[in-house]
Amino acid sequence: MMQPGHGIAPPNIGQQPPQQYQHAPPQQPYVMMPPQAPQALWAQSAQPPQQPASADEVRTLWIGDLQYWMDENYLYTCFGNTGEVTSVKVIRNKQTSQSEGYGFIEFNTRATAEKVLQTYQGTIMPNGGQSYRLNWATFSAGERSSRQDDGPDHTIFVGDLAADVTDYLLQETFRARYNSVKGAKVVIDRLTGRSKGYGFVRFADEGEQMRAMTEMQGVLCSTRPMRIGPATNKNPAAATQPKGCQEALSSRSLELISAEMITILVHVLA
DNA sequence: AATGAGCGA
Repeated sequence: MMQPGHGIAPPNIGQQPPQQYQHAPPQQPYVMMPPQAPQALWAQSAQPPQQPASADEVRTLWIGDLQYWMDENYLYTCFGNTGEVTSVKVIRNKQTSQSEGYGFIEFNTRATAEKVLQTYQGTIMPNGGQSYRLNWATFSAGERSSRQDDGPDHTIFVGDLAADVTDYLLQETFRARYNSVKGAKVVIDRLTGRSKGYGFVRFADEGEQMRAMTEMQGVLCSTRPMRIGPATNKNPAAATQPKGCQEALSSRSLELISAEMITILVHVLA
């Protein structure tokens, strides 16, 4: 396991108050270039110098859970010390120019991107109080939130999380007992960058999911006992929900409506 | 306290 601190380490910039960002006028999305590679130099070369490898080689990382004030400048502050950032971009709403809370960081080489992914993942963002949420950019709207396509996810809800619980800790807490754990996510408040105190754990195996629902109830994670619940599934395709539920609800509603209609009819006809 | 703002001209 690679530790931050050697190799490419996340910078530890001072406690810069985010206030300076909050009143910044809305601006068009832009791509910030590192000073090492000014636009003027690029314009002179016949070929774009930043395409040394095959075009299909992914050298871009996706970053999520960004707070509203975290702009391109901020991202460059975070990753510029690698000296290998070719562009950073925060995705914004077309009308309001407000950040959508995610962005992209492109690097010189895939190797650099990979190293950054390994060293930064889970470490604390400058000023943020939250950990980086990084992943490979996919370039396709398709398989987005599925890191592994080996079948459906079986997800549980985990509440009562202490403020310091990270994705990694949550994941490892469950992986210690269940080897089909695919991942864990602590939900972050975008306004504060802090944990909302709950999260989700995904299992590949449905049996382990069900076991965890009872076995992990009240088990300590960091400093607090966890509270496990069923997750309302985000993507219905992988849902494990019993099919009878919806139909039962529907027919029950129909019954109620029918009964009410009869009452109304009785009154109308009376 | 309480069920995920997730892939770009």
